[in-house]
Amino acid sequence: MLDVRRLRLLRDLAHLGTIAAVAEAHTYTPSAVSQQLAALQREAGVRLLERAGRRVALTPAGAALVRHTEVVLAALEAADATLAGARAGLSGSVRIGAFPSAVRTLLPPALVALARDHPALDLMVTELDPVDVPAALRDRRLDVALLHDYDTVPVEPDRALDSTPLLDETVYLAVAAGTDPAADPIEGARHANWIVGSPGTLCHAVARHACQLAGYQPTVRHQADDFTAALALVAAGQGVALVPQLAVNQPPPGVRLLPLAIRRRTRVAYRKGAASHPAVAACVAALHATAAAFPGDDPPGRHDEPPPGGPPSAA
Amino acid sequence: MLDVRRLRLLRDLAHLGTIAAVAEAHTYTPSAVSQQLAALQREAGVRLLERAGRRVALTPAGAALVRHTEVVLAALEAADATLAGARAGLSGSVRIGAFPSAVRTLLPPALVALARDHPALDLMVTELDPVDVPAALRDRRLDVALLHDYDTVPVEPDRALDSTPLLDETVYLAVAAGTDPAADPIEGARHANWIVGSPGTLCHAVARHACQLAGYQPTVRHQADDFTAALALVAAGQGVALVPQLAVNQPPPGVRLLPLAIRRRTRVAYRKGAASHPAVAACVAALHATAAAFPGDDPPGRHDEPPPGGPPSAA
DNA sequence: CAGACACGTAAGCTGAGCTGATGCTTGACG
DNA sequence: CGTCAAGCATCAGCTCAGCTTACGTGTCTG
Repeated sequence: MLDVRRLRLLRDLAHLGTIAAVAEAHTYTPSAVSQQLAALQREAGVRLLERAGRRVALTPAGAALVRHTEVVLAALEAADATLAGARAGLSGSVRIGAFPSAVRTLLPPALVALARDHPALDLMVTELDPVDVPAALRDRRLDVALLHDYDTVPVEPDRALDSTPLLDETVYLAVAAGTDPAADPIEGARHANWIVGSPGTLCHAVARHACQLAGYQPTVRHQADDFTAALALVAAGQGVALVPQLAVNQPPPGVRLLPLAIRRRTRVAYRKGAASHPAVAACVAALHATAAAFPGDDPPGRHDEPPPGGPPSAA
Repeated sequence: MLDVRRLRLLRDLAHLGTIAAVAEAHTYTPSAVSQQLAALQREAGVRLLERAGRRVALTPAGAALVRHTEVVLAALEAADATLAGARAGLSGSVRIGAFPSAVRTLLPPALVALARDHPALDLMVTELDPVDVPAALRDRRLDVALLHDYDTVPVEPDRALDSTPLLDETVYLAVAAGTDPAADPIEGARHANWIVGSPGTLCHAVARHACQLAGYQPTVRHQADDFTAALALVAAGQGVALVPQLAVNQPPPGVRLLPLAIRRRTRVAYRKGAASHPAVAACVAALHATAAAFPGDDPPGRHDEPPPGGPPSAA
């Protein structure tokens, strides 16, 4: 019978790419990971890895094994969830990850509701960029996390994760008040200075991608990860910025918001199998309840998946 | 993350009933199993077992955990199967279990075909009664096994196993040549001496059950597990016996066979997830091929499940 | 009401699996 | 083309999880 701990290392290797990274994620030394993977390979009787330059790559057999591993891990997660359900009362800790603007807006009401309904729950919030969410969930540094799904920058679904939709918002181009609106605002901003997120964040990627679709490279003048800061810069005539609806409840004076075709969909993600974990389910439900009260015009027509309970789709 | 080795112990406890039996199945001491289950319970945070007299019983939470465990184990078995598929050529050992009459009739041609087509395969045959098959498969003492499914004595499907149908035979009541056939042969044998299998075997249970349905307890005169022996006794006027079609290709003189409504369905069983194991699949295919050539009038109308490939049903 | 059966606990020992040190190969850079 | 760092593999050594053995406790049986 294959050892699940070793399979987990192989699975993480598939995602992280190097043994060193896997070791770091598990707080092991690379040596330990190397030994365990060698042992796994020995008992598998098939080559699972092969050196590719100075790193290692999975063989087809290794990749196939990883796919099976995802199933095993999801089943174990589900087992854990029913155990948590059997434990009297909702307790334990839930680590929630979210992007900055959600931490400011969406999360506080949800946390208040959760703390009221389940006092034994230890809620821990971590602010992080959506691009880091999948790895954080997989490595069990988080249990629940919010991420985005821009239609312009599609994220491929992660086999280890599930998610349910939360919000569907309009994205605006924030320009200085005096600006004339163009037919296509993005096209109109071809020669403008841009205020974007720092490189490596999703915001940064979305802005660049939107301009790329319009056929140009944006002139980046400022970098601001905080939308309030970005809007202040826009109001100061420093340039234009992409802002989602959630960030602009009350736009500062001196800013004009031009609605774009881009939509930002926010989802709650968790490890596959964890949907039935009562604490995770409570968090997801609380987030849904909070999101319903938010301005995000989440159109009923698209709501094919019922917020809680229904079968979640891959994140 | 729950430890699969411990989950396996819990799963086996659910089937075997006592820690001592689980220990024996794993060639551990009972103490070791007790300690591991205690550890599992500790990390689960829920009572999984409770003393029931001098044994232990699963709590509802424990039973739920066992159900999840079956999924995990099936996924691991499937992983194993794909690895076996990735290993060049068909090799390794397959332990096949079968009831005595199949070992005499059905198995030899299948073994010859398998040895011819896959010389690297180590085939090991074990003769055992169908009642012992599920436990033997679960405990990995066997990989593939034949079992029966009399409609009069229904076996509840085993969550850990899958199976596909092989043969569907008529069961006969063997009586001495001079006997007058009654409308209902079983009813007619109310006052006859019976020749049945030894207690604890499926044959024994089927005979008793058939008589019970007719409203009487059979007078057991002889016990013979071998059908040839039983038929010899019948020919010698020592009593009546139930024999399946497979056992009576050429009935000895002095025996009359009265067809009954009882049917004996033979199935090939294996651990869930092992269906895709190439060696297991080869065995199952070979058995199907052999069975097709046998007199078992397996009616096409009932054959809703295609022999190989189709989704197997629980054993 | 002894005796056997079954589980739990305590103590002690062994090996799986970790760390840390070392060496090899690969790719980047001047 | 030489140098350096990144990354993996291997070896030796140590530690602790988890096994066995021994014994105690509760419970069904003849």
